[in-house]
Amino acid sequence: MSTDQARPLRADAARNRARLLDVAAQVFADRGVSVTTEEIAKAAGVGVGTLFRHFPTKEALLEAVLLRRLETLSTEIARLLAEQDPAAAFFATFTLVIDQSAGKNEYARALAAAGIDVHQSLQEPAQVLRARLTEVLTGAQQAGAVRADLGVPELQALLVGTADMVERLSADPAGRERIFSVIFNGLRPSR
Amino acid sequence: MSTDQARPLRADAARNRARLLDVAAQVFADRGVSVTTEEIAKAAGVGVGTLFRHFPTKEALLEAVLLRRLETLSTEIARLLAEQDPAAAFFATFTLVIDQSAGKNEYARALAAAGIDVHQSLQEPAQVLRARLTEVLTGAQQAGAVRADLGVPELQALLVGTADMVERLSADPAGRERIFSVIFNGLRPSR
Amino acid sequence: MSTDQARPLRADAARNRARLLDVAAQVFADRGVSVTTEEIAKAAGVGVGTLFRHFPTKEALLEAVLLRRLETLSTEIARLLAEQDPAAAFFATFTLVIDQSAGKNEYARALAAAGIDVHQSLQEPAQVLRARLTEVLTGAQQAGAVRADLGVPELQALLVGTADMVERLSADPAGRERIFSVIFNGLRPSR
Amino acid sequence: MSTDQARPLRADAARNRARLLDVAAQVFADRGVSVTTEEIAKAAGVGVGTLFRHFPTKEALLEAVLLRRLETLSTEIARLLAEQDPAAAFFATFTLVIDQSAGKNEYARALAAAGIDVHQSLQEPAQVLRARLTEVLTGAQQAGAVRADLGVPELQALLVGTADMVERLSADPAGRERIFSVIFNGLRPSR
DNA sequence: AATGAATGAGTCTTCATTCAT
DNA sequence: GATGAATGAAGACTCATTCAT
Repeated sequence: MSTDQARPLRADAARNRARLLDVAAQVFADRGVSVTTEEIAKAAGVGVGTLFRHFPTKEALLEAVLLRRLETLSTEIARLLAEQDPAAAFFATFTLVIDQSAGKNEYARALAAAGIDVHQSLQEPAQVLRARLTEVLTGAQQAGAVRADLGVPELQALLVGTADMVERLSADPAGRERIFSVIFNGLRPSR
Repeated sequence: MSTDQARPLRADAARNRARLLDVAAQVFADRGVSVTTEEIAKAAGVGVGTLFRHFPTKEALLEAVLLRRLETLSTEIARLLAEQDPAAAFFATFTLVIDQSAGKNEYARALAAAGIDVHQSLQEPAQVLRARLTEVLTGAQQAGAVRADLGVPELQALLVGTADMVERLSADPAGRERIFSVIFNGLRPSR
Repeated sequence: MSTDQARPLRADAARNRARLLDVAAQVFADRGVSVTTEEIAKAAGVGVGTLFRHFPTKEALLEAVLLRRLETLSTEIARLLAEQDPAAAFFATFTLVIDQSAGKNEYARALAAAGIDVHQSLQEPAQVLRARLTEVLTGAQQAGAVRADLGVPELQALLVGTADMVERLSADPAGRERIFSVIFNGLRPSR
Repeated sequence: MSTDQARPLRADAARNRARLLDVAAQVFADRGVSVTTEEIAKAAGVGVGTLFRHFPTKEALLEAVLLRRLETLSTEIARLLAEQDPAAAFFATFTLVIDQSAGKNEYARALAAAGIDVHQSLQEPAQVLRARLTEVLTGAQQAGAVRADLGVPELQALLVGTADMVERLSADPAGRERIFSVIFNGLRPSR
């Protein structure tokens, strides 16, 4: 339903594909999207040929990585919504997104930027993520926990921007808390 | 003093250098640091050879662009400090940095990130900028306009992150205002 | 005698080998020798592994295809010789070779070129084909139906070249006839 | 007019371009279109970069080679038409095309095949060549030197096919003459 | 035996940098 | 000093061949 394997891959092939996805996510995050396919393959312990067998182009690999991330986020946000009251879910979402983006500075924003110019294959999962964010946001606003004038686009911008801030202060845990404090404070209704 | 030309350039050479800097700033901003040197040279109306005569490597050109930006920021912040009261200067600085970064998303953050891992040649101007930011920040804090628990690193992170947020909402001017509102609100002392 | 199978293949293996040979002949003909082994295998409904089990290299497969073609030609020419008078057999051979090459432009000539630089394994069947061609040619010459100054090498060149001509006019059946007419006319003794 | 240099290349660049064209023509002819760009560049005594500066893709290089050949043929045929009577011009054209194709077996036919599926950029020169061939053919037919039932497509096929035949007999000069004799004989009006 | 996933050398092409004009 | 042609290392991608399942 969410993951779409045309024909069930052989066990080893599936393992390689998953491994490539994991490794690529990490490597893209650590060193930027300009890492060579060769390096990704080596990091995954396979030859380039294998990488290209699973993902026809480098871009397709990047998309697959982003796709998985969007799906993960959607799922986890849904869980937060189910488990907590609206206000708590909102702030938990914030924390979740920011913390998951930590150390992934390169594409964190590409990801969260689910609002803009996403590639074809990401349209739908991006749409799903936006739907989740709409739920969290309006829930928190109705609960009076968040300013009523904000929309989902602003929320997305805030998430990505805050992730960026926190990323820059990664050396200082206390700084991270102060950033959260500023943002959360600013999000509260004016009075 | 700050720019270190061994011997004064011939008039035309100086003009070429300045033009390259301007054009490179624009082109890097518009299309990312991956534009080719050939394209930058063409946009500046010179041959690649000329580009490399003035800047020994592509990276040196990028640094020169960043350097100039850091210097400009420092100068303008100093002016704001001279012209306005501390609190006003603080918020004006915020607006200034964010607006100048608009449309420059690619290296905006690289720039403002004057705090971290800046290349050799940028150490000193980054230091100068930090000094200016220290002035604005402490001034505003002493005036009671900004939370006292923030330091310059947090300010830098906030500036860059906010620029990022605004950049993402570039299509929606009202969204920009709402972001500013959230951030400025969050920056105010707790009570 | 001519095909050298160490031990008799299992029924299914033999079927696969035959199928690969047929399909490869078709595919090489239609799309050139640069088709990938993967595509040939797929067209034959087997995995690449099977292809390589039967033919150790791609080149070996191509050779096997050519080999079979040489053998077929030899056999059919022998039949023509047995069934018709020398002159008729000669022109029938011409038509046969040309028509069998139709649509096989890619390797038609490689095949018919049994005279030149044929790979090791094709030496003997090429020799056999030449022997057949010698029979048809000398028979027709003795019958006074064909110029006496031509040798087998010229005949081979004429066959391949004419096949090429006809191939180029494949869209126009009448053109094909005119080419045959020119060549047959030219082959007749001077007076 | 026929060669289209946008801006006049520097002397050395023009020399390299010409050299690449010459060398590529030779190398493609000798070893097929599958020779690597690296080898062509090396044979021309330049780096690959230079090859790609002059010809944006390998295919563009091949096209340029073919283009030049088509143009040369057209020019030379025009000259033959101007210098000789129709019948002589016809047979001289035949000899010219065949001899120029000698040793160029790989693309000789691609060239002469100016009739079929030629790439965009070759459309017009191919059209020009066809016009020349039309002149030679109809001239010779009106002079009663060549069968009246042949059209330009057949002539093209005959040229390419004959070049092919001669190519195959390259080791035997007398064989070449015999082929010419057969073809020329066959081309004459029936009585 | 058959399968198809894995491999990696080899191919085309790009682009920062050098150098002859 | 300026120019842009030349260079070649490096990168994305292909495909014959091998090998685990």
